[in-house]
Amino acid sequence: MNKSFDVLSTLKKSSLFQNAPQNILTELAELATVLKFDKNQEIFGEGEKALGFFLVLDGMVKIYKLSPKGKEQIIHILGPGDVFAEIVLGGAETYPVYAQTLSKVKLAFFEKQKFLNLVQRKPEIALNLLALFAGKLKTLVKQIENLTLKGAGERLLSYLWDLSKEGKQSIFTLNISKSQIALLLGITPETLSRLIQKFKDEEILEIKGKKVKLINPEKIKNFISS
Amino acid sequence: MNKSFDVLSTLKKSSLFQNAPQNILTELAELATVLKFDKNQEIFGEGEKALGFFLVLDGMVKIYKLSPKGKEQIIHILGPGDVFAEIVLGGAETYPVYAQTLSKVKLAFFEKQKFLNLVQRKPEIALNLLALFAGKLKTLVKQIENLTLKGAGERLLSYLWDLSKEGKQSIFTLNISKSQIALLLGITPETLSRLIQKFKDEEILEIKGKKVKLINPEKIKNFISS
DNA sequence: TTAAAAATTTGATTTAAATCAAGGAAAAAT
DNA sequence: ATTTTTCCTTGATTTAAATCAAATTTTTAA
Repeated sequence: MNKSFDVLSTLKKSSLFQNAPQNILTELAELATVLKFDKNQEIFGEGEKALGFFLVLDGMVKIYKLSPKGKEQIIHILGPGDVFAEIVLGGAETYPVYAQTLSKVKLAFFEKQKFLNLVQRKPEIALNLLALFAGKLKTLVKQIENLTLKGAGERLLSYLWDLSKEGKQSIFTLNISKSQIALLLGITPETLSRLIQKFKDEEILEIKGKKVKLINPEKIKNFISS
Repeated sequence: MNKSFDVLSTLKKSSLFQNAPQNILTELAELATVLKFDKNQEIFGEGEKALGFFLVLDGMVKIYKLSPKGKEQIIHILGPGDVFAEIVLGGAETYPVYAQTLSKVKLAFFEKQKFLNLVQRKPEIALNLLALFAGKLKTLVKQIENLTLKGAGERLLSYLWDLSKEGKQSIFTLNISKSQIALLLGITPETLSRLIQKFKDEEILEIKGKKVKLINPEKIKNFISS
């Protein structure tokens, strides 16, 4: 069947299940429901009843918080192979954040109880889950570090540095719009625009549309860790 | 033996183990090493080899990040019953943060592999672990929300509101110094001082030393959720 | 108890980034 | 292909909070 194949191939690539044996992967694929979304659709809202968690099969998703005044802070940007809303497995009754698509998206949905039953029968998955949670914890702590201990410029360079795989890939393409990057970095689009201009003037990097070129990776490396 | 008794009573109170059966609690207590620290001692530093995790038996501990310039952001403040560095159970090789005591402290240390062996033998603990991780994730997301979507004043009131148990306890005592609160809220001591003065003038609260009195809980509630 | 050190408060000034405003470029829809 | 809408850029101004500086209070230690 086409569905199982689709899900299976992404399951294997996902960090959560990549080392799982074939029989478990097949069970997981059977267990999953495939969901399709258009661009800019809400997947779930904060406070909504949490029924299960998701694996991104295709497209980009953002996880974010809204202030009462409508200001948005992106917590995570997710792509193929990434898992989100896994917090339900820790007993959360409602989603504590918003989730929205940034493109056409295909998701695998895992109903909480069904998945936990599988974990009970195959406890070795629990270790994968712990690793997944630990990874998210580390990401969030890094996010706090970036937002509180770094200035806007440093945050931007740090973000681009990560996208370039620590400078190994000095030319690459942004996978989300600049306004979304601003929301992730906790700055306004205006500030982002000005920073890009400044770094261009300083001949540190070049950005044309979504194409990025790091001209002086050494300078960037120094700047983000000093 | 005195040691086992000490550890056991706190284990029962901790959210991680509170619902565990007696036999597991006893095993856990046997497995733990009790460590004692003076005030302002480093427990571990960022990048240090992660050998296990900790349960606070007595005293206060802070988990924090440092910028290259020495600026500090507190991630968590922990007291009796709280667990920290649990990230090692997800496979982390090094601690990603600093941990330091804020008072005389007694800790139970659980060596990673010993603990994981116990989890293997008693997989029901894994669910507790997932809940622990999920709780931390939620706390960190809330921290990001506070730091990015709220102003300094709102963050302070939000913090005090939580200490007052959502206003149920309008008189209470701060368990850490004001300068540490400032580091947690991501502001300077000067700003904290001025905010307290302002809220006094507005007759919203009174703070004398470590004694806090919320004069107008309704106003606070409104302020932090509007 | 008193001296020394540390933490807190208050004042003056600076600064990083937000906001407000408008024009230009790119993307999407017709 | 052209219009419409959304996104991005640039400029002028404001603002929240940081920094710098110094006095005062609290805590710790001799």
